Amino acid sequence: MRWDEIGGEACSVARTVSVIGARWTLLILRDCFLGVRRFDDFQTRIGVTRPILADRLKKLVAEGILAKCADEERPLRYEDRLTAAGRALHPVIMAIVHWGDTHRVTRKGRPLLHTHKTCGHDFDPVMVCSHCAAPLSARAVTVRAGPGATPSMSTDQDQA
Amino acid sequence: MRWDEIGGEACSVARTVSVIGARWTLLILRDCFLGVRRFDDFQTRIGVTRPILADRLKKLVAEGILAKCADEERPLRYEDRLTAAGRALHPVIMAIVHWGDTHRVTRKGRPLLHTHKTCGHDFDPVMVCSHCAAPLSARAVTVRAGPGATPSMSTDQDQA
DNA sequence: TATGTCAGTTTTGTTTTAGAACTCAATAAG
DNA sequence: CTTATTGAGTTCTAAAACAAAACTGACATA
Repeated sequence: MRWDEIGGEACSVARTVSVIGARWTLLILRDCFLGVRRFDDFQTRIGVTRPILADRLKKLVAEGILAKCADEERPLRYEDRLTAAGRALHPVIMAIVHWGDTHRVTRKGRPLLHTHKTCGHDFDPVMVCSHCAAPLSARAVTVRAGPGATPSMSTDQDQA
Repeated sequence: MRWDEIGGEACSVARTVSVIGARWTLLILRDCFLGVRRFDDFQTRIGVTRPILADRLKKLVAEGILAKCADEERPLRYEDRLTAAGRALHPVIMAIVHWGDTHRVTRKGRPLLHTHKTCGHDFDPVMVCSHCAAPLSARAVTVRAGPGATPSMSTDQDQA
């Protein structure tokens, strides 16, 4: 399989990775969720080169993750804003942040703290089951072929 | 910034991406959570070339995500198994799967269905606040500098 | 008129990747 | 006791992606 074909696999991981899996793309999305919207702000904050940033933004727009909006101001600036599909990637970013917060933290502590406006407290993201609301662990999850599976996806064994 | 330096940033997203952000690595981890542990099984299922697979497995072992265990059998085979730190990446994979299940699904339906052994039902993963247990939305989260921040991380604006 | 900002594109080398073949050790088959 | 097979890579070459820097062009401000 070539890298540019993984979006065609019958696998939700592969399909999502084809959207967010290019180098720098996750750092761009991180900044989107922090409110960054302008080309030069991305470039300064991330330090990615301009050609690559232009390519990634273009692809995120083509995938429906970002939308290029003309800012009203007379200099006619553009903004890349998250669409609803883009905002739906928030759990992916939060899961990534949380792993870094717990497994790659220095003695100084976390780089960023997250506050939940609804309840007013600092929090960690927790993944729970939509049916019983209990926190999920890898060992408590099994997998079986769904209606969109190709005749092959068989390895639905246990985890770890 | 060069790609191989992002692990040194004071950002949990960048630090995590330096571990899981290389091409193919997320597909390898997906298969790990499905119980795949042998070199040739990864190679057949993913279709990645052998040199790249060898490189990615080596790096995941170096990062403490996988551990190379000698299988007891006399042919002396090796297995790459998830460590505790590797299993902690489960929410990342589940968040990625869920986005694909909801935003890149075909008319045929989902490729895989997930069952929660604890409650016995098919489920979707839901991210909630560790303090109030309410589902998280991007707009309800704000960010501020933590103790491990570098003096610069300022853009703690609103989302979207 | 000169200077600056924004959002790129072009150009030029350097890395990384894909694809195929090759190595090496330990069985397994004849 | 050779010969083949399997697992887990390594080596090699050509193609693709990437990094760094300079360049473009529209618009605005001094």
